[in-house]
Amino acid sequence: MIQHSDLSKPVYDAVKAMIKSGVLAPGEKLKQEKLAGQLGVSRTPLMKALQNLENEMLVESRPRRGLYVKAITSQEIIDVYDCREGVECVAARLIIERATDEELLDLKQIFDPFIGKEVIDVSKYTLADEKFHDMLIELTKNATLKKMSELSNIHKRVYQYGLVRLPEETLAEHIRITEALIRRDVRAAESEVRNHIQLSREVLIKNYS
Amino acid sequence: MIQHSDLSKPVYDAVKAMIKSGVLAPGEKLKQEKLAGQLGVSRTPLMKALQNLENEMLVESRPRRGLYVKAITSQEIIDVYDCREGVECVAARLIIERATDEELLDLKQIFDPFIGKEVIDVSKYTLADEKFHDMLIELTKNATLKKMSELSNIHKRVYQYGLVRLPEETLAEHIRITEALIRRDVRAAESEVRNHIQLSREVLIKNYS
DNA sequence: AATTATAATTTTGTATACAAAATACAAAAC
DNA sequence: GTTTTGTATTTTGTATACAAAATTATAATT
Repeated sequence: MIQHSDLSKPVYDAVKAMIKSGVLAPGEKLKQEKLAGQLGVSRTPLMKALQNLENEMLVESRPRRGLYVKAITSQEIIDVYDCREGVECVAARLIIERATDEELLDLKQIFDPFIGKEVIDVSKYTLADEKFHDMLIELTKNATLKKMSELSNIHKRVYQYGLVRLPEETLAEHIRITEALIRRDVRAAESEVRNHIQLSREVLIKNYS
Repeated sequence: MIQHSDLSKPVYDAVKAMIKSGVLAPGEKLKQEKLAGQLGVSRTPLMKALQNLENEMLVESRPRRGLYVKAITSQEIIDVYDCREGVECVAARLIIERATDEELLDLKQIFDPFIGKEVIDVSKYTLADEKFHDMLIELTKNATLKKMSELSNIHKRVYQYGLVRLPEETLAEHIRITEALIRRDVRAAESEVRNHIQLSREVLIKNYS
């Protein structure tokens, strides 16, 4: 027997990937025995992984009935974006209070490779975008906020077919956010963050309804 | 054997109560076999409960070492209050967008029994306070925000020795929040919520440092 | 043929079993 | 007297076992 320190971790990643890729379809029932067999583990670590996914709202439990892949409604996408707005506004304020100039420079540099470019590599920009939002949370050094932010990670499922908006549109917003942070202008930073998320949310509302 | 639909639920409640009351002290190791025995269940539902508590950050896991009751630092209390500020500001905005006048009246009525009173029953007021904040989240009808709010439930541990501030001080704030919501004044509501939480946070910082 | 009742099966929730790792403890070495 | 090393014990992480509930299949009745 291969002795992992925590087998439920790789199982969690695997199931999450299966949900994200659509191998496990929204609404589908997760048959524990079968899924555990496919992954080569027993039900014990699988159930632990599934429970974490339930806490992240990627999976739903109906007691005595089973666990199901959550089918996301357009309303829920909007809801997540409302939450992200709160989380990232707090992040902006905390960063201004706590982050050093060097840290803010690191944040700024994430988008440097794209400035002034005629054509922007979408896959590279997507990664930069994720890195930017992750670093935004990281710089707050607030563990609870990070946990909250992970809850809004449902957006990574939404993003599965690419970015919500084109790089040409969001690049300027990202730069304006960073500049406000560097100026230590709380009001401007919050307003830019709010604007950035609300614009994406509006696009999602249009696309999904 | 008594067949519960989900035994981990009452176990979760029991362990949470034990942590809150101090029966399980901060930093203490949770010996699964022993604890399961005390609660009259096997390790399986206990571990499920403990994992939920870990997700709520009331319990910490050291792989292959065990689970420990989280010892909260004063910094973490501040962190939670920063998060609550974000969550409840979003809640205020969403309520103004979505809640009906009747719902807002229900919210207002929570504090009616205390208005004009010379002496305020602290235990009744504590319950009203909890109900107010819970309803604030409920009225947003945003499931993700509710989950996020549960993460800031650590404050319920902080509250274990009673309210952070006296009813005489917070009653007026609660009323001002509700009135701003009823006026559908987003800016005022957000500002009142922010003020309310920040004042409590400041008291906590003083008491815990 | 449609509906209900009954039996077979699958699946969940919980308990138990067991190997690997961590801890505790005692004896030996310095 | 302290540190080291080896052994016993405990504890964790995972697998398996099993009863109760849920689902499906089959038979019986209208």
